[in-house]
Amino acid sequence: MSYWLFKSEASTWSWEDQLAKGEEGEEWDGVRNYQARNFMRQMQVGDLGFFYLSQKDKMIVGIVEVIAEAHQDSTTDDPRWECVDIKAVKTLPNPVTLQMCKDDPRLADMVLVRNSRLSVQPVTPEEWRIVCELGGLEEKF
DNA sequence: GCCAACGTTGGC
DNA sequence: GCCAACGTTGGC
Repeated sequence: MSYWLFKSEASTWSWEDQLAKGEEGEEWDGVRNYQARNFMRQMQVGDLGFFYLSQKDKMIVGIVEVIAEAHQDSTTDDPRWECVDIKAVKTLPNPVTLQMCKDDPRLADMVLVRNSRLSVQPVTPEEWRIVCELGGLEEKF
């Protein structure tokens, strides 16, 4: 069981869009970066991830779950590109902004803080716990 | 809107 | 296989 972070631009795919898909979920397509793809290949059904909005919002707004392992990205015929399917699980009571992550010394090594350009990132269990706490989640994820 | 960081492309 | 040129991303 691993933790991840998925980055999106609200104008392209918002948290509302993801929520609207419900249990059915949606494929996380459009990734054209080998590092990001390689992380998606490592994902297993049941893994959890943060849903982060880049650009304008710059905050983690929700939690998603991987519901299908890596498969061909349907938006391209290029066999190099694969993606997983994810569904929304939970909206954070308090969004966790990038600034909050940067201000928390325990999150200094988060990929989000260190390499802001990577669109799919691994998150350590410790970072996961801290961000959940900052986000106001009581229950254990 | 700018620019730094990073990834990709293509000529050699 | 190197590296310069170029394109893109994303924080500020």
